[in-house]
Amino acid sequence: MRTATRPTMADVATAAGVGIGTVSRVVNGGVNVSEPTRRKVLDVIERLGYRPSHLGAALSRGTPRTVAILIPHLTRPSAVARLAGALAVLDEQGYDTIVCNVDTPEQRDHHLTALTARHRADGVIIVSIRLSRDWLAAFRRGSIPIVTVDAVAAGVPQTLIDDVAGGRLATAHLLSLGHRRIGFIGDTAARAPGPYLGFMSSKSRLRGYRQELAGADIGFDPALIRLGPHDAAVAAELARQLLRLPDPPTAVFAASDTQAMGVLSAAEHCGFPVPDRLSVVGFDDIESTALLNLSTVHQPLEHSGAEAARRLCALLRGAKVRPLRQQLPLRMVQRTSSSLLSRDAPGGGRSHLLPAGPAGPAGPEGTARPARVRSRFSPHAWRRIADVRLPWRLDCHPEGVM
Amino acid sequence: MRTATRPTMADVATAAGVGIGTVSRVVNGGVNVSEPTRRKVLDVIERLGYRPSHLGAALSRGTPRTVAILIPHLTRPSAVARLAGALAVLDEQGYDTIVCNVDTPEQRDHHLTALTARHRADGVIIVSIRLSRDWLAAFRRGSIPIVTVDAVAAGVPQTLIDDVAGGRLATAHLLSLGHRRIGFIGDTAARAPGPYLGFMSSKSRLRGYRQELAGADIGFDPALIRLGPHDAAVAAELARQLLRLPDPPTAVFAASDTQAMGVLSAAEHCGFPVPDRLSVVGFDDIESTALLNLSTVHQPLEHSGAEAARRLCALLRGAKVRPLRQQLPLRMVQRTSSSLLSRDAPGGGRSHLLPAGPAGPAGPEGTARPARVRSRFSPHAWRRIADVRLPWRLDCHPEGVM
DNA sequence: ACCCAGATTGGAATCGCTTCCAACCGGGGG
DNA sequence: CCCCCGGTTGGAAGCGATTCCAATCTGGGT
Repeated sequence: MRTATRPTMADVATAAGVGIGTVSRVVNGGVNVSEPTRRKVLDVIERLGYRPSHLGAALSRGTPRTVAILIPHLTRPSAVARLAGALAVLDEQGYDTIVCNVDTPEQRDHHLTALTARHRADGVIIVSIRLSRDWLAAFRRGSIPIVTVDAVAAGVPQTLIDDVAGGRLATAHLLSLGHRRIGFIGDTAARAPGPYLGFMSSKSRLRGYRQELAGADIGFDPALIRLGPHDAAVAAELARQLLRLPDPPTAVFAASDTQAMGVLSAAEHCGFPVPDRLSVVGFDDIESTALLNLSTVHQPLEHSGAEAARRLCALLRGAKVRPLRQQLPLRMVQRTSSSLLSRDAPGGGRSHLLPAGPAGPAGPEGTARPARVRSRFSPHAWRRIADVRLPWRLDCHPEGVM
Repeated sequence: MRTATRPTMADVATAAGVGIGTVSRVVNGGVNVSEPTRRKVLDVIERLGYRPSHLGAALSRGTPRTVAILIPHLTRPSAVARLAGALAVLDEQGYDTIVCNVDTPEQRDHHLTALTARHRADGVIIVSIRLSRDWLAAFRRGSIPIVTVDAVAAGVPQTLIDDVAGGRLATAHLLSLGHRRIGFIGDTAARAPGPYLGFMSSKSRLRGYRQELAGADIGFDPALIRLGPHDAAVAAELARQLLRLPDPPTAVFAASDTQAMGVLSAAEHCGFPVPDRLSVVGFDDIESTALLNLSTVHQPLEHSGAEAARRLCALLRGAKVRPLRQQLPLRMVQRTSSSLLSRDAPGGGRSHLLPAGPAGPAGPEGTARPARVRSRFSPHAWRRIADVRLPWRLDCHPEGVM
């Protein structure tokens, strides 16, 4: 008869008439074990229904083989993309991934507290959160490696984009189309009453916008700047305010695609056909922008998560990571939401939602050899690039991609 | 001088001149410890920078206090919403959550294998995946509680919606608007050569569609049914096929909002103004549908994740969960992408993207009292138990949560 | 017959905590 | 003055692997 509890390695050893060391060897790849012994042990394992204990192994080994990712506003498409990128790599590398969503500073600290404990995570990926000196010290004291994405941190490997340059890219694009009155819609770090996590990217993109305007000798008009909580509906309202101005902008640069979608909606609402009377440019190039034909600044979101994960894994292997600050390339992706400024404002209302064909969100990435998230695990990501040839066949399953 | 390794409980005990039992007691809420002792121990802990080992505690305790969630196609908005709902609850209940994304059957089995090991996860939430009898048995043998969302499984607590009813809801809506030729666009379970995970919901929604048509005495026209991989661009192409038919449908029901977005795009592309010449109805009511003014069948996505998590937690506390099959309510949300069938097909092109106001994704949930995910994070309830001022411990496990 | 390197094996020591039980302490009641 | 009880404490015994290192077993060389 069986014991009520699940069998342990010792049980297997006894039942097989061997030592626990031997069982351990068999379980872990069976090196240095004679074939007969191996077979015998395997049999017993099967018969007893033995499953190794993750905890036992982890404690003994001294590492949980787990990585945590701390990521704010998980539901935003950009966060999801990063998470997916990181997961694919971590999975492939054999790490469990514990996901910590953060919406408030308290939640952030709560998770950081947990993650700086011993043996909780081998390493941590921190997304879009700027850690205080104290937290950095806490990780260092616990010798828990960390990497960041979209956030700077002294002495920590970081995967970033140049938001200022991105802001310039978008603005330059609009300027090149002849626009002179360009609105900006972005996040405010409004702390009251909502949560305040202090994201910086919107601010930096605004900086880029101003720089580029200045470079073109266009005066900065504060009336064209609207900031609000990161939300499409809010952005729509802000855009409406801009469009109701006596001298409304002919183009709007939104600090994120989500906000740009709000702008599109507001334009529709206010009778400003896009792009004929209003050009719109977003930022991020999230999945849905392709369908909406939104011109946008592409940033390699999924790739950033994957890259951070890879760098963390390197750290965990004890390797050095160079350079500390990894900058990912940006690229302006023009679709049909932005066009040449036309002097005559046609009321017709030709919509920008035109070639709704197989437009994946932006083609192959630009200069810096994006090093596609390789993993066999993300057909989604591939579909994008693989210029979507319709149905059923487009789907590569790059098993053995190296 | 200090040892190179991080201090353990024994180190603290020694340094404080007490036994390890006492240190343990102090760390875990300080019951049955005299105030002076407690203070002394706390001091030493602070001085040594002691942090407890998650693994040590977990192994000793016999449970990792971790829950896993197995979820396919993590990047889809519907998956994200469910994940977020589950995370919020698990977080609050003090569980770590390890997230397993699944895009292929191999990946599914890989993760299932890991999750059925001992001491990996206390319980597992399984989303949209129908487990084979063998896997169910594996979980049972390991006495690892599981719950499912959007998937049936014998003897397992499941949180579902009635997809057939949903299909009928959408179809009935279109019928009530006078439509008679209604197209359907959904997922195919096309297994070759891509991944095949066998989701059922699209099929069930199609069933509902057919039932409703039959109920209205409308013959079923196979030409109006198009199936393809779940993807907006694919859906767009399928919709284009429908619209190019000699006798195109006046309305299309898409099995998901993502696909509906593709349909919208195709309509635009083919010059079928929505809703004037084509009504479109989606399914899910994901975030972005509100902005697009897409009529859709609302299902409580986030809530379903939260509810599943809650039920799993109940299971983990040893409670019974009733009823086994929990059915969440659906609701037709009419926006402006669907309207009365108009005999005259106006070429004007009034767009459906109208009142783009602050329209959150559908109002409060219908009948069943949605039970909002309560406080995403509420660390403080328990603290009064033990006014512990451990430097790291801002929170704790609601031991005796009822 | 003897010796030795190399291949297998066995199992004690460890990892860091929780738990349980025995031991100890101080004081009110008998 | 002794007993008993509740409040504190100390620390041994697990929890279930991994990892050594020593012991045993080969077979080939001398």
